[in-house]
Amino acid sequence: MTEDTADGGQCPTPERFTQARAAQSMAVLEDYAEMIDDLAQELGEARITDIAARMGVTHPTATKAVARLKREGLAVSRPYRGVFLTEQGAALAARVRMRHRVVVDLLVAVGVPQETAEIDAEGLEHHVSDVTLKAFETFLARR
Amino acid sequence: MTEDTADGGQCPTPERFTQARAAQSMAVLEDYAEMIDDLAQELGEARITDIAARMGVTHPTATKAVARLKREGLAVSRPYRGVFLTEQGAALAARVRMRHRVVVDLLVAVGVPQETAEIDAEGLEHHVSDVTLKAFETFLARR
DNA sequence: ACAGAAATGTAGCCAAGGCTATAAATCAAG
DNA sequence: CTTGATTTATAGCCTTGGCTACATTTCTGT
Ligand SMILES: [Mn+2]
Ligand SMILES: [Mn+2]
Ligand SMILES: [Mn+2]
Ligand SMILES: [Mn+2]
Repeated sequence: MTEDTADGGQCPTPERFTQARAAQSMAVLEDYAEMIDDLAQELGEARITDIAARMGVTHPTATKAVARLKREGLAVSRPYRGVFLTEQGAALAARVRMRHRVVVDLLVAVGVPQETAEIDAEGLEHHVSDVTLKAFETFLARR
Repeated sequence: MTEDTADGGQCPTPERFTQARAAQSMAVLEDYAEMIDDLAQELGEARITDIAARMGVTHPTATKAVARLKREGLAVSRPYRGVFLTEQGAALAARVRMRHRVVVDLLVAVGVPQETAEIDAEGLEHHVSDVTLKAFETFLARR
């Protein structure tokens, strides 16, 4: 017998919420890392002003986010200069970009309009586990 | 010509992030509303202790969340008594439960293990737009 | 070279959502 | 009816991620 909660398995367990909160705490880091990587490719470097504009926030908010990235070892920067990802930050950006793309592709594959897929993916991407991502890739390869 | 950003459409627009942040600000409200509804069905009423235990937080945290629910007109309660959803709160809970179920079903349909689907859905559900939800339902009906 | 514009930094405010510690109320036995 | 256990409330702290206002630095055009 594998049932010790005495319900059909539909009762949400606290760990689910804990897990969702943990994923959420990574979301901002992930989006900024990806954006900095985007800007580095497009413009050579990521300036605070550009980061803020693209993230849809004011520049002090972007500065704070970058401070957190630096604290977590994902980025480096010197005062009044651009922001650059560390190796670790670049690796995160790459993973996030890949996940984003797979999520969008899956949404489109099941019938979601491209525009909507792009918008929803921006939130969804942070809650797709490795197992789910792999399932998405397999589904996309086989369909 | 519909292209004024001069890129292939892969450049994230600030509105995407703004939208994701808006969705996130509803997430806690949605999860608590659904949980209170669960407890009301199972036990007749939702007590703070039970809410906290199931959400995986301490009871002061649950109290604060309930305070916000009350402030937003989604729940009512009197001191030292259970928490009850308003009509509006119950409607939200119903929508959220439905969305959660559809998300899990879709994940399973594309090959995600049930256990993983349940865990990931807890975060994903808050970022699925109405358009995407409809697409999921259509996909599930047709497959 | 310098002045004005633009970018960046910084201080300080707010709300949300975590927490611990402590007080008060309710409930359950005896 | 009391009393001890449980539940709930409240105060206060922390971090995060928004914001505005203002100071400082860098860049740019003449
Ligand atoms: Mn995102
Ligand atoms: Mn993304
Ligand atoms: Mn949820
Ligand atoms: Mn849910």
